[in-house]
Amino acid sequence: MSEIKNRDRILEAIDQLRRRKARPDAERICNFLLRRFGVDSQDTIADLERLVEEDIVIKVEYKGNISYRNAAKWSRFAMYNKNKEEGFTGSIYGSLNSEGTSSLLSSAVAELIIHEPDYLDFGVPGTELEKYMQEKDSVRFTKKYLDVILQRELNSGNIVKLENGNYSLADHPVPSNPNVINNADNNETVKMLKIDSPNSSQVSEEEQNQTSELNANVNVTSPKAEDVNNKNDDNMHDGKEETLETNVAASVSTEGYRDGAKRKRSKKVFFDPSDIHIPTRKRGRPVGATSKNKDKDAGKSNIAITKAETDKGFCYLCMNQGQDRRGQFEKLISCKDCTNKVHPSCIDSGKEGASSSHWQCVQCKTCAVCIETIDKGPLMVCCCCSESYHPSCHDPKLPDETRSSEFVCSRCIPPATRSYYGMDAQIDDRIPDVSGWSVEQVSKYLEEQGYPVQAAVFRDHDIDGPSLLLMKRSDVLIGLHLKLGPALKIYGQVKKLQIRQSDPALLWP
DNA sequence: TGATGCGCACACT
DNA sequence: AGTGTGCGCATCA
Repeated sequence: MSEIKNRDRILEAIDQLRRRKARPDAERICNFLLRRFGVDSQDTIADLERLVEEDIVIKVEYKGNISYRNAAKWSRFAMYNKNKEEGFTGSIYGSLNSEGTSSLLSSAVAELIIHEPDYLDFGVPGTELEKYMQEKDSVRFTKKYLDVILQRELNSGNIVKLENGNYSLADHPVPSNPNVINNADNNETVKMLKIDSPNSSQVSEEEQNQTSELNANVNVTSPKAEDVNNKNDDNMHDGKEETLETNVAASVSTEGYRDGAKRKRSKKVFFDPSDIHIPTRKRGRPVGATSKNKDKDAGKSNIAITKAETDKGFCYLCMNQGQDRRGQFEKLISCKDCTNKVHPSCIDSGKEGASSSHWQCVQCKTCAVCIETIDKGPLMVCCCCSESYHPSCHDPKLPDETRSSEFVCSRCIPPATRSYYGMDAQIDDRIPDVSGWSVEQVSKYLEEQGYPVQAAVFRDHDIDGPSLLLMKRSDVLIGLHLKLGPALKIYGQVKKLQIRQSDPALLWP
């Protein structure tokens, strides 16, 4: 992968264009690389084509024009891969460059990479792959059978085994793409749908069995979408927009596709009194948000650097890529509002207020009272509900010496025990401090408390001490898929450990 | 004039 | 219904 000189730059361009809600097309990508890195457009195009060949970048037709997707971040890559596999799709994402030997296993690797982009860098662990396949079909995909088809894929070169023992998609898949449509006019190669013979490739019998129900009786002709792709933005603005769009729609729809062209919408002219609200943010670039100004602003530039790093899969807190602070490989979880990522084990429960599915980085957190961010002042994060508060906004105001790691907000503590904030509430020393506990310790404790089944569930969910401290009521009652009765009981245990008090008034306000 | 941000209609699952 | 996409426009340097 790495020998493609502008690989990262192109991926960055695609990501940047997507963030801007601009179409990541060749023109914009070239422009980005030229402007940002001084890369010649021809070089960009050449590298782009190679990335497409290697499925690092996916070329798709969307709404009548060509777009490029970062395969590692494209949520529909799995579908794309599946379609490749099965030789079928009904959508314009449809694509088939089916090497006959590519398999469900390759798709599984790709899908796991989609779910966890860091796998792109250090591969998919065999256990994860096995788990994934067995979730699909635990009867068929026995370990023995998986070993067989895995070996087959390794032999065929579709999957490679990395030095660390993990598996990844091959950098250079066997380039036999009988169904790739070449456009002689512009020399562009588009991996598009061609479904005259969905199962004509040498897919194994087992794999065919898996896919046959979907392939049955499908016979769709490939659209020569490229014919209409030369319509570019200039055309869109030359006063012939409607005609062109109609032509696109017509040509596309006659090929069995939806009308992808977007109609020009009329301006919204109605006045709705309910629209009176605090404006979110002005359109366009924020004042002072130029790259120059960003550089001048030390705080902001730090954030910018952090985001850039985490975009590549770096932990926002420990700045490591795959390994956490303990040096162990760990999946990164993403901030629900931005691209920052962290290792769950790196999350300081008191400061960040995280749960694996709802973690929000400190830059994105807002005070539950004033809705201002950390810009206004430090935020205290409730270790029960993860809500954030400026000490001065919280009712009652928080004393300066309140430690974030121990903070429980007034919504989680009943009024009768508000003395908690006066720091005269005693921690029950009989209740252990789980902040440094491992998954095993948590699980063992729950077993000892008489919850062996729930202990196993906690172990399955990799809930260690720091994670447990961050669990919310909904995480326990819903997220663990326990029956309500046991879930409520175990929630009592969780809350007891969180606040280290056993007073029922605290546990069940 | 080109880069950027983003509302919102459309495409797709 | 929920999510992804990107046009078209406002804003800025």
